[in-house]
Amino acid sequence: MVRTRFAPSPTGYLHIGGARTALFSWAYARRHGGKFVLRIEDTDLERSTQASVQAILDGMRWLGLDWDEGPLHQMRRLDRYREIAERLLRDGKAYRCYCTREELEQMRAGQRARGEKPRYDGRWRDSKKAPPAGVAPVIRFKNPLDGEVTFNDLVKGPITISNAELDDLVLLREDGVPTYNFGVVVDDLDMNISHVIRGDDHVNNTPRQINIFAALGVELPKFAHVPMILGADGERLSKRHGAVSVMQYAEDGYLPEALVNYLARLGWSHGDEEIFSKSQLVEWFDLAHVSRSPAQFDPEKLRWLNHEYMKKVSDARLAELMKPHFEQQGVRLTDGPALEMVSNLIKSRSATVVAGVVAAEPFYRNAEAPAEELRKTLTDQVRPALADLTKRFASIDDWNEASVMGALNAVLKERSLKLPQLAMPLRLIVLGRAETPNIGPTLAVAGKKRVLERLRRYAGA
RNA sequence: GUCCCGAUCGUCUAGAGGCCUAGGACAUCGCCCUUUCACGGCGGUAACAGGGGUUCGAAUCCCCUUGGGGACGCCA
Repeated sequence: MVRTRFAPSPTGYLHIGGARTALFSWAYARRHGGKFVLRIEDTDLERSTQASVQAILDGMRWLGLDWDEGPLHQMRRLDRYREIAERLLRDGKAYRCYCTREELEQMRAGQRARGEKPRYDGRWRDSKKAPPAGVAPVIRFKNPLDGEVTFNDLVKGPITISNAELDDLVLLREDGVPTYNFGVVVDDLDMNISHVIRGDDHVNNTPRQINIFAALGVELPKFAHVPMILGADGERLSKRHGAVSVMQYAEDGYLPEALVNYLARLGWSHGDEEIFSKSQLVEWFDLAHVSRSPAQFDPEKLRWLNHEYMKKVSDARLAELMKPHFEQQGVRLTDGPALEMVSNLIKSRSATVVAGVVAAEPFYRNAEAPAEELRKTLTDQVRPALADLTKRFASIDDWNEASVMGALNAVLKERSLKLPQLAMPLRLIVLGRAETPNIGPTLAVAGKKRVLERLRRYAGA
């Protein structure tokens, strides 16, 4: 039974990198008919917040990454970690360390100065010294002194690290809260995780965790480390540097299915496939085609992909997505055509929902026609034609694209004008801007009442 | 500094020794379409980091160099 997990620490929003790791983990579980578990690693008491937990859950839901178990919180399992730590203590596989933080800092500073890799020197490992008074000990793991750890990473292949590189890591802090490496092992064990799929930055933690698994005498999960995502400038995408919240993309008008598609394609491939649904992803996903090197995030390609999804989105859904934006801007939708009709008109030309809002807006907001541009197009030749057109429009009973264009073409013919000569001033007059969809559907959607009002006002017709 | 991992167009990538005159996508450039802005169609520029091997044959396997990423906490 495949069981994967996503185990974020609630110290901020769900960002792009975390979302992609979650996506891969999720896809792998779904691909194999397994379970996907959500675990909150909230052992950093300083930085963990309930708001972050909520933000992460919101992000996952928005992306449609549903989990089968959890969210489990590590801070609710302290008894369990203590139990395991005491077992290791009893078995002589862990020991108490009474070093102060200052002492450790000093040790590391010295090692760095000598060009050595900074690490705990094991001074309490086999110490018979009497514990100093007033110092609460931490529990450290007795890492094997020699030999090496090799594991077969499902993405990167075999990885070997010598035990001499590893030190005796802290399992349990003085307050009984587990450190990351210990919490992960106990949880992955208890939750029966079969495949640990996580970010590349954990490769170096894996041998430590394997040693703890071994000390516990249990079977290892499989490991798969997916490479990091770099910012558009090639720098690391971190919380400090351009890591954007997944929910920021929601606000910016991106569709979740587009983001999922983009993220899936970033560092994973299925031949030349670029556009695929989540169910196709589930059908195709495999660890073997996850790339082994970091990938740069490309906002342009995301935007293109989003546009592809915008073209396919239903009018009703786009209308629903645009609605809150209009409400936020205080635009009254009752003053204009049905939003679905406008959605239909603008969706193929809008890369994002927000861009769609900008395109749809003039149908609801009575913007002034730009005077300068209007003057240029409203020539002496055009004015009387617009007057004719207004009369013809006024007599149309069944207002639609065909009837509108019928009237327009008749005037063009009578006055020997070309379409652009009337279309441009009509755009400026009706929507207050030069860039609009084709004039026929634009007028049809704008509606008879509005078109006539604006014509009378600006063309003096 | 020490250790770990990778390296194909600007970017994401295809590539499992001969299918590679290295394919696709985004971006970019040009042309077409056209009713403005877009959409769309067609085409172009553009990469196997460098050097050694192995092999009849290397983008693909091995070694070195270089540049890249990651890790080295009582953070996760």
